[in-house]
Amino acid sequence: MDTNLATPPPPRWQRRPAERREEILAAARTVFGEDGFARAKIADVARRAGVSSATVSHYFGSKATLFEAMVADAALDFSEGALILAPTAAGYRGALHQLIELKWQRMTAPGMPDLTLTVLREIEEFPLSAQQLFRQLMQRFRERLEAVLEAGSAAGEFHLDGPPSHAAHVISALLLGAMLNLHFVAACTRESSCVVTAFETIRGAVDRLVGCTTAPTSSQS
Amino acid sequence: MDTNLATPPPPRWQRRPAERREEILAAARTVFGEDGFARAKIADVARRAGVSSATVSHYFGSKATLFEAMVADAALDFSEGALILAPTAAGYRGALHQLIELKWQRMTAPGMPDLTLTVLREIEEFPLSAQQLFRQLMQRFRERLEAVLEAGSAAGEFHLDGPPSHAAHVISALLLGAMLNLHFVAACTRESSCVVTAFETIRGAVDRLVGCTTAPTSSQS
DNA sequence: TTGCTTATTGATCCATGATCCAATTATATT
DNA sequence: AATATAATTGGATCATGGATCAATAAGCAA
Repeated sequence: MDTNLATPPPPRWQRRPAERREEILAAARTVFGEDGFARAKIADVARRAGVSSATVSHYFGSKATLFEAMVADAALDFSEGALILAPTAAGYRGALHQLIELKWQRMTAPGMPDLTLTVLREIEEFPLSAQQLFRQLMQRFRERLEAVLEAGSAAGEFHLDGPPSHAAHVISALLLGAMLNLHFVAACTRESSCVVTAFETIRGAVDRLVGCTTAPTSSQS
Repeated sequence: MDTNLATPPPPRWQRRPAERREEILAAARTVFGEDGFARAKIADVARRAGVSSATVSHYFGSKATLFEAMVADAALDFSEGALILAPTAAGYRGALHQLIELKWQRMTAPGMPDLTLTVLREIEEFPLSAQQLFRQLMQRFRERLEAVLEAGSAAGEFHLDGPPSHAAHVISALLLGAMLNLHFVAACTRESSCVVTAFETIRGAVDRLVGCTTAPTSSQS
């Protein structure tokens, strides 16, 4: 009796339209990342978000729409954002290191390698927003690289033996390939020590590629 | 009447158990590459191979088995094979160029970029043969790179500033990333000229990475 | 309190596609 | 030619999962 009075049954669910959306997006990011678009199930996204599958459909309409919204949302975390490059503080080399390290952190953040692979795989099926979004991210990064390389070359700090756009392509490809190698190819190999030294190896390679003349980078950490 | 006698109805199908298998494998390579495992349909593989879907099931049992067989088959074309490296002919630099160019050709052969992405995506779902097969391919290439780098360093032709295994990782990642960039990210960008110069840019970057002292590579083409 | 809005859900429908089976027929053998 | 074998297939079956809808209930306004 008093149980009825003392414990009014808690609501079976709550109305939280603002939070629901981002919770579903976060769940979708994980599920789509792990399973890819086709294998991913709406029910899995719903379970992970703590709602029913009908709620997911209610919010996003279709699986494809959910995917595009998820990519648009994840792109915010993938971008290197409004990083203010300070070319004169630690030289252009410092600016270059700052840029690629920030990008590396974004690329290797939890869930991002999986998601990158999924987006690459599905990029041709979603011709409108998601596709252009991702391409723009990569392209913007490359343009940013190119700007730093150009300025550093003009300042005599870098010595490229080709146009800056070529070096930018090479560095961008190096980051992408290293991330994939690390997370998918060498995931079970003996050399797990490579995980910690991975970025430093990359940074050293970049130094070589840009023909940097300064001493090894230990003055700015 | 004479039509009956003159044109005995040609057989509706033929029994070609040997050819069927490889035709189905070739079709599966294309379909799995374009659509990924989950989206790919057995019926599409069958249509492309010119048989019925029941025949595909008859030959390979299940979709997963077909996928694994396809990966094993494609791995033969992806490997750089039994290339005989001739270190002394054009120097270790020539051997290095030969190795990476052959690998680049394998990686960028028609259908291979798609297939690589599919295998990377599905690699965790097929823990046995396909997974190890692909990882072994990448690893063998890296070991081969490492051997050349080590020998070239000992001969004073290369000047690495780290262990050869690091440089091998960097070069391997560079090839993988460049291939993906070329085929998926920059596919619709303005710079289609990059397609032809792509490998030369990579080769130049590799020259820088290994600290090669010789003159620009134009003596051996 | 009362009623209204709408977030949420369980149940259902329906399309898709993998797998299976019995029937068909090409080919080898005698 | 007659028979046996096995390759091939059309069609049936079944599981899966995305989409839909009416019903429920939480929160808000009067």
